[in-house]
Amino acid sequence: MTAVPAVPTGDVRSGGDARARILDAAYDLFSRRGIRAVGIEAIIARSGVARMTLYRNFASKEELVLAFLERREERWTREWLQGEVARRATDPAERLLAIFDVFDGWFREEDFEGCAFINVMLETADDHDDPVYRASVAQLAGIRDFLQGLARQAGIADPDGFARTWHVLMKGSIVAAGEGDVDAARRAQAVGRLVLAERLAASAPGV
Amino acid sequence: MTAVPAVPTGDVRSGGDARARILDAAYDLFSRRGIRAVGIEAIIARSGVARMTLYRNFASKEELVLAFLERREERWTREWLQGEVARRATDPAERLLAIFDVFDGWFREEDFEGCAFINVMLETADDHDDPVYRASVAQLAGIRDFLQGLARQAGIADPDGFARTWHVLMKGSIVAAGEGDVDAARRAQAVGRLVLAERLAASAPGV
DNA sequence: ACGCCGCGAGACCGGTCGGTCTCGCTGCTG
DNA sequence: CAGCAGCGAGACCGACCGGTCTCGCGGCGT
Repeated sequence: MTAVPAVPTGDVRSGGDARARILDAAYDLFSRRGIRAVGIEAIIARSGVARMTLYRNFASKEELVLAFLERREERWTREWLQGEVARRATDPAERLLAIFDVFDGWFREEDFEGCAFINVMLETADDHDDPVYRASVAQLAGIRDFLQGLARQAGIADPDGFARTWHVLMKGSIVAAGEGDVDAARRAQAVGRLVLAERLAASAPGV
Repeated sequence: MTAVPAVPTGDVRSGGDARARILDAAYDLFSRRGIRAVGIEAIIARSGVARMTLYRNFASKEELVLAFLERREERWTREWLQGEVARRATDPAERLLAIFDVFDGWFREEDFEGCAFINVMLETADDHDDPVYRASVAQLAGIRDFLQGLARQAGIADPDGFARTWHVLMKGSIVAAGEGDVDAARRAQAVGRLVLAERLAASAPGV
């Protein structure tokens, strides 16, 4: 992202370059415990990296957080969510519903960590100019882009409005899961079916 | 709540007792900026109270947070949310929908602070044994009790399941509002109407 | 073979955290 | 009138925060 070589010249015993190890450690810690609760100390301890190595790769904790959010998008949004959804269905409307099947498994994981974008967004919501707040909001909007694409493919009118509504169901179920409601995805999916039936009927070709 | 006299013997120039001023300051700061981001320093500064006065009234920051959550329930859940809903409708199903009318005004406030229970819950979600986590979860459950009562009055089957579903809509819209979606309450209400129509039809007397 | 450079380790910085303790004042109560 | 209790102010504590800087080592390219 900066002048730092993407693949440094050398070695590194544990098989990955230092920047990657730092990002991996930050990913785990930030995902599970939030931004503010995780100090630099914990990240260097987990990554087994020297303090200055971290600061040679990331100018500040804020930049590390920003890099974490991008990583989270790659891994969670794209590889995991979109990947799983694509694997489970092909019809766009069925893919929309499949989101909650994927969530259902997620909510049942013993160490369910919640949505990092929501967590970070709420942690920084008191300052809307904070680059971290803006980045987390942008990542959430990116998820809506995915929903919007599916809505469009499904022939739903007002794909943006639909995506925002669908996202309300997703976010609501994630928060409910954070409270311990393991069935939140099923509930949201049932509501989703209702919404989908109505929207599909509204924009159906005059059968 | 403890042995501290509810109304101390004496004076106090600014007209309220010290404990109340501390709690008021904590309420404003915790509501808007979260728990972890607000230090004791900020609370004593805003309340104009001495450090030791705070610690004579609250054993620790954690106890102050716990007291804040109770205060939030009194003011936000009961006085504000339940009060406003009762003021706007009498029919239980209409009251359920009125929640989102109340939210609509709330989301449009310039200094929208979000739901403190959700924020605190997510801030402490990495430790489910944390008393603060448990308290925030309990407050959210208290909101569901209110929903459940309305569902029962409306003759809806499985009031607990309904309340959990309705709460998903509420929480989802609150998070969406935190992102900046000012119309989130309207979206959630439209979905709510669908859910309500279905549930009411399911449990309707055979008309 | 040499020099360089990224690296790990860890001392160090000012600032802030939650929490304790000592003052000196003031106003109520016996 | 005397004493006591609650208060504001602020010094102080150890711990930790994010961030800087200096070492000494070791693998690499020249």
